[in-house]
Amino acid sequence: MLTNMSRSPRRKRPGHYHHGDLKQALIAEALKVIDEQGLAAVTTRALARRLGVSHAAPGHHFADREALLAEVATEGFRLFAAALEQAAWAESEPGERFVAIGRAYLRFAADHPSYFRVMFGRGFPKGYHPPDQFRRESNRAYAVLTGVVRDLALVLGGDATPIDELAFGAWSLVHGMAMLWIDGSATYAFAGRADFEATGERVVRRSIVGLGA
Amino acid sequence: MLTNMSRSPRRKRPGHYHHGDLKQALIAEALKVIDEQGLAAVTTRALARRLGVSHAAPGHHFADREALLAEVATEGFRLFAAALEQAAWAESEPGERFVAIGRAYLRFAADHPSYFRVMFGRGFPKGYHPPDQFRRESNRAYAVLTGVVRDLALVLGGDATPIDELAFGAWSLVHGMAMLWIDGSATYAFAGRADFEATGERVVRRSIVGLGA
DNA sequence: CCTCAATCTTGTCATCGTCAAGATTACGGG
DNA sequence: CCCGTAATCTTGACGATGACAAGATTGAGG
Repeated sequence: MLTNMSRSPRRKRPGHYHHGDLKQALIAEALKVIDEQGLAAVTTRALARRLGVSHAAPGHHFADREALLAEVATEGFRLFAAALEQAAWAESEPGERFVAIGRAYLRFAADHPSYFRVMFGRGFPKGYHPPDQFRRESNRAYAVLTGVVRDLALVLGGDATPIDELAFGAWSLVHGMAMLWIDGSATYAFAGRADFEATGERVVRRSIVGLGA
Repeated sequence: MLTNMSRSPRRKRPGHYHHGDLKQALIAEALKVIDEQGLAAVTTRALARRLGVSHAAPGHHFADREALLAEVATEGFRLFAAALEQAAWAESEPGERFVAIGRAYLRFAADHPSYFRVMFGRGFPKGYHPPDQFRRESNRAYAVLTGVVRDLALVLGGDATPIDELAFGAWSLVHGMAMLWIDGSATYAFAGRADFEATGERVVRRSIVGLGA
């Protein structure tokens, strides 16, 4: 057991050094805080408090607050890409696969709004260059989407519109729906999450005709 | 000379009270800071410093930092709604009007990224209820969009899809493109702003077929 | 057993948002 | 013209935050 703190009971608090997996714990706690109180409430000191460690402990695992959030976002993109890939693999017919990946996009946003907020809603400083891993995972997600759009466009055989342009359109459509849902700009327009997802799927389905035009 | 007869030369700095229009100056300066250093760098103290007033001066015009940003966002929505209305009025043919409003949406995002970031990119605390004026201006923008979509849908005479659903789709499409451009997720895919806007217009144009399906 | 690197704590500093109290100024009624 | 009041701004203070430095504790390997 990593959490064996039966030794040295003489000191103030026995097992307060070597938390075990503080780094992952901080990431997990950050997500909880975002969910409960919003992104602005994510504070290294608050996280430390909630985990029962000292206020400077997070500094040993993340260079600064930004680095912590970047790691959360990267983990989010990893899950996100995996979800999109799984949705794409589960369907073989191009049209249904396109709908499936759109559904997965919206479902992820609705399932993990906290992740989504850190992934996209975070305002980058100015000349901020995201870490390699961050770029890699987000590109993976985009690659799945592009591939699905390409396969569908080939089947539909539309004009000579570049695949990238069609993919950008499809991406924007689902991304816009997700963002409007996440930040509450469109919540009042739906009865609830189920209504949002159902409407989103119909919108995605209707957008298919544009790919074959 | 030493004998300044204009007014109380004994005091430290003569005209440091009554700035004139500090409230508007703070809003304008906030936009500059967002543009230069990002949203997180918007600090009441920094704004005060840049304007040459005391660190507590902003507190007399805005209840707190959030209120300041809310006012910036409200002003942004006012300009935004006006831009959309103007674009809609300038075109009478339903299809071109639809394209025009989409173009205006993207152009506003590209022209005023700072406004856009505050309007949408700001993470609301948790149970945050936006001020009335904020809701009013944002609803005005949405109303323009809905009206244009309705007119076009009537002309195209598609199925019985609710107008709100078509409007939501159109809104999501342009909103997604704008957000992806603003936060840099899609900048690498375009040669520049002109390329982005041209591509965006083509995407919007292609989406029209979905409204008549 | 003993050293050493990883991990965490304590202490400190500059900055931030916010509040309270006082100073300055504008403005309108006498 | 004068004066009082309200609006505006300054100064000062407090708690909280991010970040750093130095020291304490712990685990792992030689």
